[in-house]
Amino acid sequence: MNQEPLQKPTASELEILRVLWARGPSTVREVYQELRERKSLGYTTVLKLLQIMTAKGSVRRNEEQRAHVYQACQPATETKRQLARDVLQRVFEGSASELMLHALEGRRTSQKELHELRRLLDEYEGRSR
Amino acid sequence: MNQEPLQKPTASELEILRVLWARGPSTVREVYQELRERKSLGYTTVLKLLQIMTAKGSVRRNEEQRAHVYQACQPATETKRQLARDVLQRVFEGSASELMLHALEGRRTSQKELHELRRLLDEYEGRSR
DNA sequence: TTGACAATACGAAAGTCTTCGTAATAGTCT
DNA sequence: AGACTATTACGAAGACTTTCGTATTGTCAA
Repeated sequence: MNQEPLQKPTASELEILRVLWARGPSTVREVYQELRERKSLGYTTVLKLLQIMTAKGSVRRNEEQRAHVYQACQPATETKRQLARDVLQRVFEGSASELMLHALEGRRTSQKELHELRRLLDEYEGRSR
Repeated sequence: MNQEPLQKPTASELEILRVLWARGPSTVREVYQELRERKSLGYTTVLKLLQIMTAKGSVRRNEEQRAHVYQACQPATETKRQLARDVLQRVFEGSASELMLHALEGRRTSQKELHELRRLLDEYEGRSR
C-alpha cells in the first residue's frame, strides 16, 4: 500500500523519524539506542513501530542484511512542512502571524533567532514581488 | 479533578474549544449547530465530548439552566500558546525560524501577513533590549 | 396529571496508539 | 551438528478517541 498524501505521523513515529533523519538509514538497534538516551522503552517496541511505519509507507527497509535497514520515505523538510501546515490550519486558521505570536509569546528569543526570522521574511518579501 | 498544566486537547476537543472561544459560553445545541455546518456529527457526540472535557477540566459548565452552559477554562491564547510550543519543541527542536520556514514554505503569503510578522518581530526586538 | 419533547447520563463499540512478551528464524561459533 | 545469540514476526493488552444508541430525567402545556 503506497498512498501519496502520507498521513501525519503520530508522536512516537515522529520521534523515530527524527532519528532516521539525523542518522540516515539505520537498523532497529541503532534507532533503539538513540531513543533510549532520552526515554525508556523496549527494543521490540521500536521494532514494532518501524514495522507499522513500513506498512503505512512512512519508512521503507532494505532487507539485504540480516538486520534490516530502515529509512524515512519523505525528507525531513516535507514532513515538517506538513506538520507546520497542520497546526497553522487547525489551530490558527491559516494565520502565520498568529502562529508566530503564540510560538514566541513569553519566551526568550535570541538575537540570532530574530535575525534569522527577519532574513526569512526578507526572502519571502523579495519573492512575492 | 483540576490539574493546572492542562494536557493538550485532541483534534475534536480543539474544534469544540474553537467554537466556545468564538461564541463564548454556549449550550450543547449551540455548539452542535455550529460544528454541523462544517462536518456531520450527532448531537450526543458533542454532548459526550463536552462531558469528557468537563471531566478533564478543559471546560466547565453552569448547570443553573435546564440546558447546561459550557465555557472553556483556558482562554484561547493560552491553549494556542501551548499548541504552538508543542509543535515548536516536538518538530522543530525549539527553532522558531525553522517553524516559520516550514509554515510559509511554498505558500502565497499576503503583504498584510508579512507586514504583521515584521511588526511582531519589531515588538520582540524592542522588548529584548 | 400525563403526554410530548428536549436535555442529560450512561454504556459500549470500533478504531488507533503504544507497549511488550513470546515465538520463530537466521546467523555464528565451537 | 548443536548451542548460543541477535533479529524479526506475531499477537495481544491497555489506554485513549470518537461516535452513537438507548435510557433517564426535567419542563411545559393541555
